[in-house]
Amino acid sequence: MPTDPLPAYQPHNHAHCITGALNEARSLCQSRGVRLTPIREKVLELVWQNHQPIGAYDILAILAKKEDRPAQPPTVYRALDFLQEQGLVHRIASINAYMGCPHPGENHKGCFLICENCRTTIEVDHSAINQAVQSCADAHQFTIKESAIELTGLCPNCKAT
Amino acid sequence: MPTDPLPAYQPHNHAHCITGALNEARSLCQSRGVRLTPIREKVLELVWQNHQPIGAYDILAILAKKEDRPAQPPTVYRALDFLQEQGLVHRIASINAYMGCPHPGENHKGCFLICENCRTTIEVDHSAINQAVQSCADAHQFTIKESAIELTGLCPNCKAT
DNA sequence: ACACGTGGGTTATGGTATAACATAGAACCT
DNA sequence: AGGTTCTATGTTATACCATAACCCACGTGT
Repeated sequence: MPTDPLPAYQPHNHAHCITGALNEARSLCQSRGVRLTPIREKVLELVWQNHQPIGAYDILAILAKKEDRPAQPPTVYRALDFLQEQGLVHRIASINAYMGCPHPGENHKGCFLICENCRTTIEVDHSAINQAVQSCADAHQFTIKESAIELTGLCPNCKAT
Repeated sequence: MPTDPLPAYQPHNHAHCITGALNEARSLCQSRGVRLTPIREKVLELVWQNHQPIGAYDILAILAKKEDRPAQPPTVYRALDFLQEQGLVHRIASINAYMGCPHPGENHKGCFLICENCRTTIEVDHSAINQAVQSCADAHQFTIKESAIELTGLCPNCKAT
């Protein structure tokens, strides 16, 4: 029983994704008493500019174009660190890139489906995977603290062509 | 029902792991008609020197000590690429390191349990995870080509202390 | 005003991986 | 043996990813 395609795989008004993510981030940070500074917000916006993970140096290049005084790597990494701590952004280790999280707040272990052709990446939260992973860890008396589940392949659109 | 601890978590005669892995690699390469050259074999041996993933530049440093003409990065990366193609070695993306594969030949999707304290890492092949992951991909009409499932946390030994 | 904590600027460096071209050596054919 | 081809490795340079260390600016509470 296939689910309906996620928005990321379909044409959609992406401005809604961006503004939604930013609004959610603002209210989340406010409720937690942490500061979503202009730089952090700008980086979050860039991470959300599409549904493909973006590299730290890509963010840096975009910031450099807009500012007269170009930002340096630590600025971007600090913003990304903050956003990750708040669960607003995930790092995709297998491609050294960063993605906006569609459900921040929920403490979830994301699973990523990364299209190797168009790089469109979706985050799915599949409880069956989490359960299987947990029982596997249990069987080896292993305590999971962080999980990276990153599946690379072809998305429906790129398969079709 | 916890399984027995894997050898990697217990004291064991590790020389057996190394020679076993090397012998298996030799016969596998022979049967496939590919060449396990001295460099490739040496790199494989270094990857197997313990049950912790090793970085490419660590391999390089060890090679540099033994040879009068120190090897360069491409030499190591080419050997690692070959070993990965043959399924003899896995790359652990989340820590940029490489691990010997205990069951080469079987076309498996490994799942890694990485201890953040002692770095001991085991590869488990848990069919429930693979099934859950596959059904998740199916639900989104996604075709998996590569999977990286890397769980970081504490191994039984490091939890105990 | 002062101390303190946080965020960001700045410079430098460490760590990971590959491009591009040159050379050497195995394998195969005649 | 000599020639051809393909693969493996040597070599140089560079690209790409991430963080250390130090300093300063600003907001907050006293």
